[in-house]
Amino acid sequence: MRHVGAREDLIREGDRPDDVQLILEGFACRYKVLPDGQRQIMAYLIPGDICDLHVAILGQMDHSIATLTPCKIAHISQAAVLELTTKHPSIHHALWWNTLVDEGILREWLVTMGRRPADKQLAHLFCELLVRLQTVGLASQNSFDFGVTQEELGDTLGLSSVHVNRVLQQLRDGDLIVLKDKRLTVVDVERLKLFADFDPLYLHLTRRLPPALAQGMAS
Amino acid sequence: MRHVGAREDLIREGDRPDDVQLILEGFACRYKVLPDGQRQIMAYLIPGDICDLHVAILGQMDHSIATLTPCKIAHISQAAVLELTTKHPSIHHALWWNTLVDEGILREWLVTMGRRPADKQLAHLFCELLVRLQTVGLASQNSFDFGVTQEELGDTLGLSSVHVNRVLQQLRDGDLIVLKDKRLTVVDVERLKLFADFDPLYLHLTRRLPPALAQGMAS
DNA sequence: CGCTGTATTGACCTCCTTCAAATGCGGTGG
DNA sequence: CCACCGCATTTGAAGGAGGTCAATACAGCG
Repeated sequence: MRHVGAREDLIREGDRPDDVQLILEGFACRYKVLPDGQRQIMAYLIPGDICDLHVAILGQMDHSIATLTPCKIAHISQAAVLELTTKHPSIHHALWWNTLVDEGILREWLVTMGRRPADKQLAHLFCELLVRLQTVGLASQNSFDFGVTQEELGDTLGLSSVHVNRVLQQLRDGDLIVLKDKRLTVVDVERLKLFADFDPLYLHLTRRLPPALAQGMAS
Repeated sequence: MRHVGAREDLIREGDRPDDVQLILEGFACRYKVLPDGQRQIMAYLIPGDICDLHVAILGQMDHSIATLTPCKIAHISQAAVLELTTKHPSIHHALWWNTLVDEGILREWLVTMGRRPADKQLAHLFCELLVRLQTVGLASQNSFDFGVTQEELGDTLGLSSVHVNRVLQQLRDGDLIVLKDKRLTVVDVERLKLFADFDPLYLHLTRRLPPALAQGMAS
């Protein structure tokens, strides 16, 4: 268990750690950096998410993970993970299930990046975060703390920070969102979902891995 | 076991089938269609790949799968999958491993779509397919059959078919590839990899699920 | 109160899209 | 063997979404 500041690497591409990390508080992200210095963020990790289960199976990280905000992190030894997964099929199943949901999110992000204009990209991302954060009790009906930079939003959606800025203004002007003091408020959730063409099916909310179970693994 | 023509759906978003499909021959793809009719392809499925293992775990498809070329498909009952995974931890592990590799591919695609220009997008995709097809014996040192349409390539990379066409010509002019008669030949593999900034780490080739094992499941 | 990092704005540019037409080509029926 | 059809590829011209560069404003903080 440890505290980490914002914008610090939790694990880097190529690493072969012998433990697995679990986010208890704060936001983190998976990312890769290209030779020319461009960065692409490929996932947001929120409390309850396991960072690098891959390592226990694949042996080596094929991407890096960094905090976006200050975080509280739990460490679980890989041996413990292996024991849990081999001795408790239900946990193995739950973790696999979790992996499949992550895959679903990645696919939806691909749709977003490939086929949605910038304003809907942002809107869609906000819808997803609202729903995901609600399931772990970190969002109200229509708002949540969101200390992510416009630069980081750009790296997430494949946009420049300048363009993110302009599009955010559009969304504000259209009365879709309020983003102020590191808090995002959705003015009318249904309207934003409609605008973003957001269908939560891909999150498979009905059977999410209970954060309690995940946290239980830490002990 | 059945034969399917090109451009036919194998399974659709929302379906809850009670079997799982395995590609024995041909190419297929995962895709979603937006309300405005735009399509995004999110994965290529090649022989040895399991289409919709998700269903056995998540219960419902959150995307569709269609053939790109004529295919030979094997069906495996979900009951058989569940029995295999519960009774044979090694198979469970192998399938999970497979899922994680698919996730790695999705992340790399996200990088491609977000941060690479069109010419490198195509080059990177070709590198990936070359390597993946080599591992299942369907590509020579530098070429493979590739009956995918420019329109479909566009839907894969988030580009218009017109632009795909022009960029393909650039790649041909640059002597990087030859794409003719539904066969893709890479003129100089190392040069293309360099151009595309292709690093196969994300494919985790060292431990791929042996196609033989996958096919064994069909019986 | 100055420093540092983020947000904002403006001007210009370009990669990629859209629309529309033309070309090529494998199959099919006569 | 040829005419014709449907589909994919190719080409051209014009437009737009988003990028780059650079300056400015702003906010938190030591």
